[in-house]
Amino acid sequence: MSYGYGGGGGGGGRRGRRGGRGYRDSSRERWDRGGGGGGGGRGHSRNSDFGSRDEQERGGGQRDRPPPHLKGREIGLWYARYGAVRRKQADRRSVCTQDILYLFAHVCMCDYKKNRNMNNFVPIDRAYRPFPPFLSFSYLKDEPPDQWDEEEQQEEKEKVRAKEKDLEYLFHKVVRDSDLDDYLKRDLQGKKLDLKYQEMLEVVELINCNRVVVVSGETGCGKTTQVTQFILDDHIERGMGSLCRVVCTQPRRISAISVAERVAAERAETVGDGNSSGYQIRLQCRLPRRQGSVLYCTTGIILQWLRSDPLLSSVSHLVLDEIHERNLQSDVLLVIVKDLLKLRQDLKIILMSATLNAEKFSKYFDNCPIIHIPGLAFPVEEFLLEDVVEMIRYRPQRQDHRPSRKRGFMQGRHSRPEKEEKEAEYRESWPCYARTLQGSCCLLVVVAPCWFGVPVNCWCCLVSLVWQEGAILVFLPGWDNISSLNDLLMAQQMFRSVQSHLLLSPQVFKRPPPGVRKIVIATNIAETSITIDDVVYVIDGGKIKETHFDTNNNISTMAAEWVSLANAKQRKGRAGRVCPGKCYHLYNSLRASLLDAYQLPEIMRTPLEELCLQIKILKLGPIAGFLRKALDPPTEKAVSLAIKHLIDLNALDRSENLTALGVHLARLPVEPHIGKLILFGALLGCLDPVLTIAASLSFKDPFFIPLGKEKMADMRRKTLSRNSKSDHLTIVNAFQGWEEAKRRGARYEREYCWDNFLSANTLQMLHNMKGQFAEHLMGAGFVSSKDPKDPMSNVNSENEKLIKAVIVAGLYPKVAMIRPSHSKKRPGVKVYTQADGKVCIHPKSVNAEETEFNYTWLIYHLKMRTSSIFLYDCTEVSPFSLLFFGGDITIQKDEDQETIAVDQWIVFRSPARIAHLVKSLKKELDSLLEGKICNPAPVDWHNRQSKDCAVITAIIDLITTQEKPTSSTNSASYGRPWASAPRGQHIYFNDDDDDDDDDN
DNA sequence: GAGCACTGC
Repeated sequence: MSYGYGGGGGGGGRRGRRGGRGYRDSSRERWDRGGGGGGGGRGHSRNSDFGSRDEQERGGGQRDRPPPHLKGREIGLWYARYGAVRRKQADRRSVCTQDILYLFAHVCMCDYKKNRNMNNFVPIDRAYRPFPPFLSFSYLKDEPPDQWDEEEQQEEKEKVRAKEKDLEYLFHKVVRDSDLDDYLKRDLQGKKLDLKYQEMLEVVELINCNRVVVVSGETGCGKTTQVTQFILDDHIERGMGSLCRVVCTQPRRISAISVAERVAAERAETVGDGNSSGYQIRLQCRLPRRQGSVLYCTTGIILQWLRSDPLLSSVSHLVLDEIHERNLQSDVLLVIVKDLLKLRQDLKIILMSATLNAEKFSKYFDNCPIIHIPGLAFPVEEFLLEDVVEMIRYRPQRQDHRPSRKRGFMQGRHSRPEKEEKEAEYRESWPCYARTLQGSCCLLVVVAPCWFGVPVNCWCCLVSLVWQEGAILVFLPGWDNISSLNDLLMAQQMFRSVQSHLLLSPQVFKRPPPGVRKIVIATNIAETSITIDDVVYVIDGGKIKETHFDTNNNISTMAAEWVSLANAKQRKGRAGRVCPGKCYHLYNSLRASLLDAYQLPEIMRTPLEELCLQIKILKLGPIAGFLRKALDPPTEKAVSLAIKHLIDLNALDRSENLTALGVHLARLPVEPHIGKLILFGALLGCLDPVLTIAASLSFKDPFFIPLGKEKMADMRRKTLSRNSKSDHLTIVNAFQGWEEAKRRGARYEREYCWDNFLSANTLQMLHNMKGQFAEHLMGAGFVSSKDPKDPMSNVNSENEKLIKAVIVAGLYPKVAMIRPSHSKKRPGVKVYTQADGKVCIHPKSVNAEETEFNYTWLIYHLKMRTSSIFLYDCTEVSPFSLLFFGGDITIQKDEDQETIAVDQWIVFRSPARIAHLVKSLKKELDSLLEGKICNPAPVDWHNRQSKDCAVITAIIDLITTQEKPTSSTNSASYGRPWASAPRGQHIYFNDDDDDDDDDN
């Protein structure tokens, strides 16, 4: 298929569509229906008339001829443009004296003027050179390579002359040409008949005739921006525009905004402002008019809408985009929508999916019709490891045999059972597969020690191999691999003399200047979330990090796994955005044959507590029953575990009804533990700092740790912790510092963030989220102002110990025990949890290397198993905070000691008299808090006579002053009455390092 | 001694 100049040309048209400029008619592109399915395959996708040089050369000698459908003047102009293209190519070849290496986190530049010595670069056997012509290294030379010789230059001159001749018309008077008139008219009519109007009718007709339609097509085929507009315009044309309100869900905030902006531009409008297109995402919206409009929003927004409008009565068409990604939220919305169809006869559902699994969604909705929109991507040639090894003539070298794998890289020992089965199958099939490779060098790949499954040299060779025009995108699973590959490449002569830029630089997205080329090394963030437009080569490392929830051990895990076919396809697609590309998958064909079709849907690998609360607040029926209706239901074990946790948290009662606390937690847009933290922050008068903590735990940590600056970043965080032994308070301190710096001006803000390794964007988001939480609290009646900084909500905000107690109240029972370590090799402490035994404090925590703790207990929020089990954030907490804000208290009197225990495992020695006092005070507190939760009202801190205030103040005093010897409750003869009792009967591990004295 | 990716009226 070809695009003559009348159609705008392949390249020009694409630019128009992507650039977001120009009006709809000029920018909307044809959806090629004759293409024979999908855009990924070779040869049938769109291409420009000029094609690539390789293709023309391989394609049978048509390289200098215009396409046959062109006539007269078009042929002349074709030559003119062709000449320009060839000249540009020639220019590029001659000026490439500098190259650039972009890293996702590091942006590095290298200057070939200083390092042109190719001999130091390619570490393979030189006897296998030269490379095939299309892999020439000619760009490294100052002069064009030999192949680009006189003959071609002569051709070039001829093209220029042809072009000049043709362009003479510029100086002629315009005269009427009736042939041309006819042609233009036919052309325009043809376009109307053949292209978009016809297709619009087809799509819209299908939607009009069916309640549910699946629209399948690859990313970039225009379905997101076009289908919505087709629906709207059809209604407007039929004089029914006011009945149309299209809502289109997006999995990511950024895409909701960019798509809305793109549609607005196509319609020659601004986004929002009561126009026909707009967006809504959390804390940010530009709404279109209520009727006759298209709204793009994140999926979470619709789930929130459902709380106040379970029928989505204001929506006429609900478009669910990117459902093939199988996000938790889109899977949940699918179940809801399926039920909603029974109640809303007039609602139209349009499901948009990648081609790969469109069928599945159609089946889910009673075999609803599927319409396919061919992709606009360029063809991408794919290679597997066997091809790559063959191409680079790989032979193992002596240096290959030194171990080059970084510690714990594969993290295979924690692999999931299903993955283990796949591995077994791979091992089983290996001998047979190996026989088919007899004599091929591919076998060596497996024999030689590898970095990341691929011999170290291969990586450098491969990068050099594709060191052609166009950007290179390398997919690796994690930062450590990115860092290693960076080091690997930097060790090569050609990449020496680099300038490093910290952080994700905007340069990653920019086209490099002439003569400069880029390599982007990225995680799967570059699969969907960011798009680097000029990528021509993709190197797919074949692995992806995946979180999973291990229901047997009740722990989240993250490990590098083999990609799914869907990931591989998505990665490949990244190479075909500007011209035909190439994709190198670094796994062999046996592995390729064993790849899963898709990643496990998120709903099947994530804890479900929050989702269960949502199901209850949306009144969607019994939790298990609802989840069984999902496209891929989570396991019953995962569901019952989540319900059990919610009962333990007192969010659900035994009959699975929401408690008063559960209702509040379900309303807050955070997971239940963080919700509880927020409520306690409000009730105990330390709202502002607690909201900072809640926002950061729920969104993300504002600290970033650049590669190579780990020590410095650690030091700055440690300073900000002010010896609080708390990651949570460190964030509070950092946030307060940021607020102060921001007040002083933008320059100070920038400096503060830079000095302390903080992200201003994240801090701003946290600030906005805090406002949202405070509004919720005011709406529910817990505070009297929607300002998180309102003095009435912050009477205790300076009380660090109380804030720590509130963290316990929110995060309990996520508690770990600290024991001293006697290891000489690794000084510090040992940390244990009840369920996991020994765990590690994550190295980024301010407590990671701490040896001096005041107490023996930590509270944490995120625990995950990667190379070990890590507590990602933690705060040292006191016994009193655990006693008052933890679980049930039991008092025991054994022969030699009296103890008080929280949930029977956090055991303290205590005289019975004090233990009983604590227990009764805790009972008072519980009933008071229960009352507050059932009938929310701000605590009247001024009225010290009120019972509320009396009890709370007593507890606050106790928590605040506990370790002082003169403390009122800490009376008389107890030197260390609250020391932990490691020999308590329920402590599960045998750690014989108790050196506490018994003063009793 | 380590950081897949998202999201919330």
